[in-house]
Amino acid sequence: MTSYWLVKSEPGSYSIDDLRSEGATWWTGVRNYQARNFLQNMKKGDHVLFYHSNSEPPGIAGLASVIATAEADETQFDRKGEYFDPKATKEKPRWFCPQIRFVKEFKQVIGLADIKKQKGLASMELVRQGSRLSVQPVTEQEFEIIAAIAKSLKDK
DNA sequence: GCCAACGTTGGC
DNA sequence: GCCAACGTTGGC
Repeated sequence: MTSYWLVKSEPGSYSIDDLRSEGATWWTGVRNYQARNFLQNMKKGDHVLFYHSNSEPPGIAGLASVIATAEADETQFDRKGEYFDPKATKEKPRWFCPQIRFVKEFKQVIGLADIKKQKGLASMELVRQGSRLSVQPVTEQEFEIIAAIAKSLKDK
């Protein structure tokens, strides 16, 4: 069964353009247990909505897909790094990351404001007030609505 | 195990 | 820059 997800990223630190030029990346740096559990549930072939947060406008910028299930996130072992976790060990890692690849960049970002206006998307985790979860499950129906909106977008 | 203080996320 | 919503931390 294919599952659907949404991951958030600040384009200033890692944007859909970065993913496009890299081709694929390990989704490192997530340090929230609920989000981690979702990352561990991602399977090869799952579809991923790529969301730009803290940007203008905030919204879904494109699509990615899962190409490898989660492995230990190496950034937790990097003493000098921003994501170092002193409680993590190689034997017992705390944090995991799947690998995702670039699929497509939408012609325009589908803004959060527009998503909120869509009836069929009212129950998305993203739309919940104060939702800070950086990795979220999405239903197939929600994914299809987003894909349909993306298809209807005109070139800039 | 409770809960107050504090830090972070992220839209606006 | 403001602030609501949460997650985390640490004293007790």
